[in-house]
Amino acid sequence: MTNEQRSYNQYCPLARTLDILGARWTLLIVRELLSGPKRFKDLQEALVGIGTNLLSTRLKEMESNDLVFKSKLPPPGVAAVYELTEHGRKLDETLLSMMRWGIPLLEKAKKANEHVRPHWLLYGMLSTFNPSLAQGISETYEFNVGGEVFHMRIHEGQVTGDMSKGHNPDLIWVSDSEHFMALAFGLTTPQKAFEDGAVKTGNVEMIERMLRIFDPVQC
Amino acid sequence: MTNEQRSYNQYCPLARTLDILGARWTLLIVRELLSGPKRFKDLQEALVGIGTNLLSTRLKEMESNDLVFKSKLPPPGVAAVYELTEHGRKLDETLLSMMRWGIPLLEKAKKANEHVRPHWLLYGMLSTFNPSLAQGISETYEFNVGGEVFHMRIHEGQVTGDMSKGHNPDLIWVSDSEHFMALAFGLTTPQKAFEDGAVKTGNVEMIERMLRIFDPVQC
DNA sequence: CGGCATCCATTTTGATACTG
DNA sequence: CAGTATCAAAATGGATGCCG
Repeated sequence: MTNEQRSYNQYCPLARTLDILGARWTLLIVRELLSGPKRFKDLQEALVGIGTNLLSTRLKEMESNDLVFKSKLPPPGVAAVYELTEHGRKLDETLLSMMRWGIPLLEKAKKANEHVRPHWLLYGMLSTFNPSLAQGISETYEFNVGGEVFHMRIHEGQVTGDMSKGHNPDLIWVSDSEHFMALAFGLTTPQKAFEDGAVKTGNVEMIERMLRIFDPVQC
Repeated sequence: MTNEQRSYNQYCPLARTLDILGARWTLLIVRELLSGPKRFKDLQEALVGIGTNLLSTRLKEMESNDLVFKSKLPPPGVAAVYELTEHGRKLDETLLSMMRWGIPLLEKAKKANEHVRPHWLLYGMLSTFNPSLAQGISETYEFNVGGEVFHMRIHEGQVTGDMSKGHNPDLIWVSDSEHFMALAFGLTTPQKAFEDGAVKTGNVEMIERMLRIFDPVQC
């Protein structure tokens, strides 16, 4: 058959987790599926370099490990999609933790020829959410970065976010990835971003508050 | 030379993290070093199957990625040891999160010929710490499992733990791995464990409280 | 075209032998 | 003990072919 599933063979919660998640690409597939069901093609395009055969193999492994399942979207657009199971969705806490650790590695600079997708950055920002600074705030932010729409809603000290429009967002941000990163990493000021027209709805104070609640620079 | 460092080449906090941690064995090495500096031999013995060449390669990669550094223990016992850097120690949150996800995978049953080290289980337990149930409790538990000594100290809603004896522990538990797991997974009762003599210091109520604060069954 | 399966060159890993 | 050297086996990347 395909994979002999090389196991660490250790009775340890970490080792058992790595037996399932440790193979190359697996966690990046989970990352992609965190923002909703995706077609084979979508995954292939987001995961530059994976090769169709390996993607296919991984998805099957993940299916048999109860991380994803295959379903069909209802019309219009009847397409087979891959979706996270409930078990798989429970990995969000772990992935956010890994993202938080990885943010300083971005070093405020994108290497030449490195790939970027706006939702990677938006998830990174989400991972820096600071509940204690969000107490008493109830706001919705909508980001349109490089054409990808994402929103975050802060309510009762918690945040939720996904790739969709927000309901009556208090802040609407529109820019490309570069300008978004510049703001997130403090390379530009909210005032300048506002003057540049990146803010379609909302004001400078709102961006400043948002940046306090999500602060990658502190990571 | 040796390693061409296969990178995902993505400007994403998760991908950058996986570029550093994604290789086989790396996270298990971090796990071992979380409980203090270790010699090459100690690591090799804990990581059954790694092969000395690969362990050597990994440690060098981890050194150049600022995860570990090599140091010498002071006399007596002047030995070269590997130690986590501060950067490396920041991975504890992520590893605990992965352990928490992995606990249900243990399924209350150890497979035949699977390896176990008591500190793996103790870290697993540590990962299930529930701060809200620890409010107002100030206690120290000492575990001697299969000859390995570990302690956890609960204070001001937080827990700390490592592989050493506790200071004036309120509870002292002594058993082998099997009996410890049976307690942790609810396959035996605190009362029975007490009658079996696993509790050297402390009483049944203390075990019950401890099991509420650390509850793998809830994971 | 979406969703794979096959083939093959290149890397990575595992196992063992060997050295300071 | 602390590694290095060597080599076979497995996993991966990339191209290509197939089939509804």
